[in-house]
Amino acid sequence: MARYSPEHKDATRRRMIETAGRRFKSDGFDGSGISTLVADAGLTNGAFYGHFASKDDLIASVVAQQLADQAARLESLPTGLASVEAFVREYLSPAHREDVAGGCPSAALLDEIGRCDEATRQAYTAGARRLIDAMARHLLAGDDQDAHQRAIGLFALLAGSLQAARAVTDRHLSDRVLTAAYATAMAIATDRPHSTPPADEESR
Amino acid sequence: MARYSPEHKDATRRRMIETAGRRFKSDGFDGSGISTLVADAGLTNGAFYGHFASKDDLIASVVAQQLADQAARLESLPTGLASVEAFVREYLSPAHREDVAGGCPSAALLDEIGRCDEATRQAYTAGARRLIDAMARHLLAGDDQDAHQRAIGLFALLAGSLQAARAVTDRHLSDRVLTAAYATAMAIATDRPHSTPPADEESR
DNA sequence: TGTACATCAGTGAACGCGCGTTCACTGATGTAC
DNA sequence: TGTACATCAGTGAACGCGCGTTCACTGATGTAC
Repeated sequence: MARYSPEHKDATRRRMIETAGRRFKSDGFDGSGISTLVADAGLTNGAFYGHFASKDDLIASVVAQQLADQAARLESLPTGLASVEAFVREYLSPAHREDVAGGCPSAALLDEIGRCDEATRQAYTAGARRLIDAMARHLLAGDDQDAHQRAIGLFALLAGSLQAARAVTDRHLSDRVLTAAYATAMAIATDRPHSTPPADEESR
Repeated sequence: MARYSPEHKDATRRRMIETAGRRFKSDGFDGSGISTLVADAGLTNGAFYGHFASKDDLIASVVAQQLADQAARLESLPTGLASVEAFVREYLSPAHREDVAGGCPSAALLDEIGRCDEATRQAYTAGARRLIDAMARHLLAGDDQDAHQRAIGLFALLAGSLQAARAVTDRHLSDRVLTAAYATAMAIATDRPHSTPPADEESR
C-alpha cells in the first residue's frame, strides 16, 4: 500500500466512488452505511472524511460518475439504430436484471434520487441530459421526427421495466416484462407500431 | 376517542396503512421511522406492534393496499381507449408529479420494492398483475395485437417517466419528460407510430 | 338502574444497536541536508 | 549515499442520536349481576 504517489489520493477517491456505486445500487443510499462503504474500498471509518464532506457529498459524486460512465458508453457506439438495438437488448437482458450492482443507476436508484438533495439531483439532471442527447443522436439516423422525444420515452421505459422485472417475484412474469419492454422499446426506436417488427437495420 | 366498537381496531389498522402509504411514498421505506409512521396515524410508539408484527410487515401490507387501490381505480373505468387516455393524461400531469404522497406507489417506490423481503415483493407481484390485466382490457378494445405486452410497456413507461420527471431539477426538462412520455404512451396505447397523433377515440 | 370487573387498544419509557461524524493519533512517504 | 524531518492518507475509538422493538402500565369500554 504505497502512499504519496502524486495520484494516490485521487485514486483512492475514485475507488471509493466506484465501489460506493456498486454498493448503493444493490443496497440503496439509506441501506448503505459509511462503515460498509469505506470497507468496500479497503479503508477504515475515519478515512472517509478526508475524501468527502459528507455522505450526501459522496452520493452526489457517485450519481455524477455513474451517469457519466453510462453516457460515455452510449456515445462511444457507432451512430445508428443498430447501436440502439444492441444497447436495448443488453439493457433488457436477464444478465442485466441479475447484475444490480454493475447495472444502470437509474434502474437501481431513480426514485431514491428524487428524494435526494439539490446537488445530487442536479448531478442526475446533467447526466440524464447527456444520456438523452446521446440516445437521440442514434434515433435521428433511424428516423425523422422528434428524436429527443422518443429518446426520453425510451429511457423512461428502460428504467421502469428493469425496476419492475427486478421487483416481481415470479420469474415467468419477470421474463415477460423484459420481452414486452423490448418490443415496446424497438417500436419507439424505429417509430413503428408494436405489431410491425423492425424490417431491417438501415445504418450499421 | 371511543374504544371497543367492533370495528375500532380494524379501523386503526386501516388508518395506519393509509397514512403509512403517504409517508413511505414521500420519504421512502428506510426514510420513514416507526415513531413518525405511528404519529401520522395519531398514535404513540408502542401501539404499533399491536397491529403489525414488524416494520417489514407494515411495508408488505402497505404495498398490497396501494396497488389494490390503484388497480380498483383502473378497473372502475369504462372499458376502452378513452379511459386509457384519461388515465395516462392524469398520470403524467404536473399535479401528479407534485403529489408524491398521494400518487402512484410504483413511481415513488419501485426500486426500493426490489430490495424488500419476499412478502412485500409477492404483494407487489400480485398487485402489478392485476394492474396489467386491467390495463390490457382497456387496450384490447382499442386495438388487436398482444394487449398484455403493450400494457406492460405502458406501465413501465409511466412509472419510469414520472420518476425521471421528479428526479430532475430543471423544471423545463421535467415538463418535457412528461409531454414526451405522454406522446410515447399514446403511441403504445393506440399501437401507432409516434409521428401519427391518435385520429379519433373509437370506444367511449 | 347502578356498581364491580375483565378486557385490551393504546401509552410512554426503556432496550441494544448501528448510524453519520469527529478527532487524536500513526507511520510510510518524499525532501532537505 | 545516509539520516532527520515535515507531510498527510489512513487508523480506530468515541460521540450523540434515532432507529426498530419490548414491556409494564393505563384507563375507557361492554358485560355480569
